[in-house]
Amino acid sequence: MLNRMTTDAPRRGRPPRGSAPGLSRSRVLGEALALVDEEGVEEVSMRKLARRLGVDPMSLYNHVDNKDAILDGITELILASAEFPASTSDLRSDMIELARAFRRAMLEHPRAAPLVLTRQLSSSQALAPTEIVLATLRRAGLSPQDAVHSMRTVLAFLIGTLMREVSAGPTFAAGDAEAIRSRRAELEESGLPMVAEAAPFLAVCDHDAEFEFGLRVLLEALDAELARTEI
Amino acid sequence: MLNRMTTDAPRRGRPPRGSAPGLSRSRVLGEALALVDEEGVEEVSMRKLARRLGVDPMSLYNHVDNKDAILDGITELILASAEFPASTSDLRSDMIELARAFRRAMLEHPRAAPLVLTRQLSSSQALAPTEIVLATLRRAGLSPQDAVHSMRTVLAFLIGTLMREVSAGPTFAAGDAEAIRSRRAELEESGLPMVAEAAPFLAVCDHDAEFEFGLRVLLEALDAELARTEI
DNA sequence: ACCTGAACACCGTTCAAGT
DNA sequence: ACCTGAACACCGTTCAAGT
Repeated sequence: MLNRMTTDAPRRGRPPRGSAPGLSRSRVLGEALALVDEEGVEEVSMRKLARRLGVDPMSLYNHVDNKDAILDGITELILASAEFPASTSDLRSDMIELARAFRRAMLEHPRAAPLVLTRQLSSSQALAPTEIVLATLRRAGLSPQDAVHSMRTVLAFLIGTLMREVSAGPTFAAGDAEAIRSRRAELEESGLPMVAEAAPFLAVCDHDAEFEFGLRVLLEALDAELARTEI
Repeated sequence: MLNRMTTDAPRRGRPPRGSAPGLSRSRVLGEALALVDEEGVEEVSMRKLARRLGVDPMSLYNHVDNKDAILDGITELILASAEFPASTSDLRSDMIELARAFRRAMLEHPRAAPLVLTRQLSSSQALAPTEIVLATLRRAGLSPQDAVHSMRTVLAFLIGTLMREVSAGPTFAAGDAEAIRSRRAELEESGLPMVAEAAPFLAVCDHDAEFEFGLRVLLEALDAELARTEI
């Protein structure tokens, strides 16, 4: 940052140094995602982002509409990074793999994941995963209506589970024994008998196990429900 | 707002007029919730809130630690407003009623609900609903561990469903036929065959039905799962 | 076409000064 | 004990001016 040129005084026109030769929408979004990964969503500002790119804050507006469009762009970037498997002949295992792929994509960007889980986009980028899921469900014989219904139920579970997982932060972290101990003590002294009794289980959360358990139970239930209404 | 006194000039010391005779934590939080209800979470600022209370912005800091504590306070206010039914002898219908009560509380403050669904508080205020749910599950014979597990699975579904419901905004609104028509057209022209085919169902969302369907399916599945592992 | 800087109307919060 | 205002270090965004 020091001694970048012979002078420190900023100039007008084209930037004098190599840090930002060609700004572009994709460079802006990529740097924005990196910023979210490092510092969290609430730390994103146009000015800070511009600083990282070595550019005037206002230059960003040549490539994105506004800050909100940047957050939408991050969402699309993450959705596009998910690698969804093609459908096979087994619906249940297909759905499990689709859900795992979605979860994997979120966990690669835990601080950005709330954006994806919170914003509902209707761009074609954001519809691509929907297309894949619907294709899998339709191929297994579900009607379009049942497919939409099933997708929504599973997605609600995924969103709820992942919101807990990515915003839990240090609490519930697997290794942090000290945090678990103090949380457990806090729950035990809450004065609430059921909470105190269940404190050992409330103080920890095995996210992998919760995810796999809930997903399995839910998919079995949907199977049963669909079998019932098909008769 | 005009002509509040003989002079417009603000003074020091105790406020000269009746608008804010005694500020208090509960008055601050109540007004904050009203502000969120009217304008949304992102419109909350200490300055705007103070203006509504007829008070200097800095006065708020005598009653709350900071802005984040206000948002936490709103969450506790809403959680405390939920009226959870006592448990009966039927676990399934108890859980359904608990879930409905939670949903009702969220839907009374749709713009504030994301705060409740997003922040995980460990204050005793926030633990009260947990105590009630655990008591219901324990009374039905579940072990503390199974109770925590079941509560988490149901809560994940509730959070996901309600996040969709409260942040869906005008899209998916029951009455707005024009919005539905244009959304459907958009989906049909997306170029994605499954999305286009399912457009009539993707363009609408009966939140009541989705909620009841998912909840029923999930609780049945949990019942079956618990019956299985108990053998 | 793209980048820039001043300017506008905001923020949250600290701190010393009032009553 | 509580309220106040100036001040600090920030925001997002518009707009005219540069190259």
